Amino acid sequence: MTDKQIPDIVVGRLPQYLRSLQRMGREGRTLTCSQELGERLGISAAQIRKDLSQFGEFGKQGTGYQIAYLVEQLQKILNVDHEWEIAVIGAGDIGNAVARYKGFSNRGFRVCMIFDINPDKIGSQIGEFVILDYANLAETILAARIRIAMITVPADRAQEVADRLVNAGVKAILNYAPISINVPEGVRVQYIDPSIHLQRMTYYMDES
Amino acid sequence: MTDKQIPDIVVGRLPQYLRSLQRMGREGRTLTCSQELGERLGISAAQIRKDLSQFGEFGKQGTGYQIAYLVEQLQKILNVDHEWEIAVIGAGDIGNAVARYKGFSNRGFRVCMIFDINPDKIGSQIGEFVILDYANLAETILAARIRIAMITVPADRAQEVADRLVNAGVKAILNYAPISINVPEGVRVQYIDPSIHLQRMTYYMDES
DNA sequence: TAGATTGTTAATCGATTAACAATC
DNA sequence: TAGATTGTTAATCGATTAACAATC
Repeated sequence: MTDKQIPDIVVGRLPQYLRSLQRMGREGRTLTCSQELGERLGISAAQIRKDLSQFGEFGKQGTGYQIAYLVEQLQKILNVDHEWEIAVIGAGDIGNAVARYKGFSNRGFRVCMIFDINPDKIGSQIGEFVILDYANLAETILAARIRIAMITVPADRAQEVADRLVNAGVKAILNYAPISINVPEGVRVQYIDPSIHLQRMTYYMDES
Repeated sequence: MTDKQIPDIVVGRLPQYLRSLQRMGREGRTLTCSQELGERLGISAAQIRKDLSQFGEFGKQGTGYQIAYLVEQLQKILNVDHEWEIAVIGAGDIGNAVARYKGFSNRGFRVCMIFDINPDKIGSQIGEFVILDYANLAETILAARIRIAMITVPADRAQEVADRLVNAGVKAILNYAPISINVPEGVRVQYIDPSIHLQRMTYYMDES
């Protein structure tokens, strides 16, 4: 079987499956089935089976899926069967929160450094980290071979930061700044902008 | 024209259009066209024209779109031509960051209260807010007629908080806890989970 | 006018669902 | 065995794109 192209929309659902399955595991569950997983996630059972079948046969007819095994397989597929180190750029409130965030462990990530441009912040402490000088961004990230970064600077600095990160070899950027950024082919960007999510909901709401 | 059903995937792109257009406006621009907007967002020009045409005719052949006018129209469509008040539940690092977040203004939102269950936190200050007692959540939210809330509590408390919010009349929830929550018909949930976004990128990355 | 760009249609492309044989 | 659930196929459904007449 030559690796057929997996649609990105399928890739986007795998982390949701993984998260739910890990939770079931923590709840002491051993087995699940496509129907139950679908109900938890609001996704049809057929969809889940189809998505998973793109990568192999992970279940058993009449039984369902062994949670621990499927978690392990999904972790391999998503390349989170080891931990990625992450650099955070911008030590404001958001940078602070993500640097201290406990939710990355067991999900394949670990924040390992945080940068800021403000001399008053550089050298001071956030959780276990000393805030590093943004001026040394490229060399520090290159030396540590970091491939993933989060941008938590104001919108008007985000593109410049992204350019520097790309130069430092970063291949994946999670951008908390509310602006679209351009990166070359081969570098990926994802966005977190709460206003975008909120507007997607207010569309359906009558003015209060 | 009877209101045809607008696909949710189209609704999901409108906030992106709006955000880009607002930025162009701030950059002093007056006019744009579907091609330019598309390039900024990585969306085809045809897609943008098609999406917008679902709601009316906002452009001019040969000219493009008047930015200020289109911004205004999109704000009306998305119901953000006025400000929604938001309650934040959970005064940890994330709750703190969103409560102090400057990025809601001009996007249609304003955080107006924050709750916590921890007696040591209740009564203390975050930015301009006094942390309120989670015990009084329902009555406080009802009295203020708040329809939107953000959940920034640990995952194992998120469902319980959501249930309470729904009882208090909340219709839209932005959930920062890394867990799927169930809400009744008529209530909307959106999720922010950085690990999900990151895993969607590591899928494409070779192990470092 | 000539050039540019919209709004819209029809064609293409892709994703989801329903159904069921296989099988545990 | 009988019941349950997978993996997969074919059918349906929906979204995107290409193309162009309309028109500014």
